[in-house]
Amino acid sequence: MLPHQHDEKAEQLLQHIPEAENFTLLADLFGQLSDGTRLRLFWLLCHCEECVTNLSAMMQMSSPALSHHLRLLKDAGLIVSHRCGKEVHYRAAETPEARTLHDAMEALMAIACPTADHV
Amino acid sequence: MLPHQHDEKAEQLLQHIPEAENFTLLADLFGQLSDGTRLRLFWLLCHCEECVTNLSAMMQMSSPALSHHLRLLKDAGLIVSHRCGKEVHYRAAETPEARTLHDAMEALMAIACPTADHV
DNA sequence: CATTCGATTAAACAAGTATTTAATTGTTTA
DNA sequence: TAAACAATTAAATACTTGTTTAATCGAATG
Repeated sequence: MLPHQHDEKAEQLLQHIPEAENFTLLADLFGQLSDGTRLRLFWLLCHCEECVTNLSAMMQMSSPALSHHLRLLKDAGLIVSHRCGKEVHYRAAETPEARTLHDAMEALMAIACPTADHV
Repeated sequence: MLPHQHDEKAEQLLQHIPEAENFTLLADLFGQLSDGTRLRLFWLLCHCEECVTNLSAMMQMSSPALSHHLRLLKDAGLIVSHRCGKEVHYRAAETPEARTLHDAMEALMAIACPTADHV
């Protein structure tokens, strides 16, 4: 029972709210895109497959820093990698999670950044 | 020109990539949902309008902590508030941004947490 | 097989973020 | 107008997180 009673809707809602762990799980996914650098990186990997050296140049950042972000995205299951000679190539994972987040990103880009270039 | 030339796609991509500021803007939005507590709070406010006292009880957390998260969500434009006597009521904003994020949240919940209760 | 190139790991540091406790502001009512 | 209730603010603390520098690992080539 809630302290104030102005709406039975809220009371019923409490019966059907997903477990806190589920929100934590989702929050971790959103957390992957909560950094501008990593979001831009994920966007790139949704549109092309590339090696770390090229990604480093495209992102204009050091490879250790990039490696750190690549590992986070990979651990979260949003990107995949495979070795190709000396290089390691990365691209977005083909999973419902990755697709949903990519779609959300593009939708928000269109809404919040109407002047942004689109591919 | 990129250090390695294995794909012209990446070169072309660089011409059309949105400004870094745009990614920062979006990352800040995703950042709002990158905390389990705040994500659950936003979910609640997408499904009901409530005062801080009741939200405090529903979330099982102190009102100062809650106030902090409410301010962040409000500053980001994802929720709105109005005073109602002694109370202040909060609910999700009716904007394309809030709706898009809510949709993404529900989609991810269905994908990543198939056993979760749904409203 | 030593060298070079590409990528990752580790340690250190800097910056940002969530929660607590205590104090403060605003609104109603006795 | 004083007391009680609702919400916010401030200061302090603990915890995460991103970047840098240096060192290490793996694969290919001379």
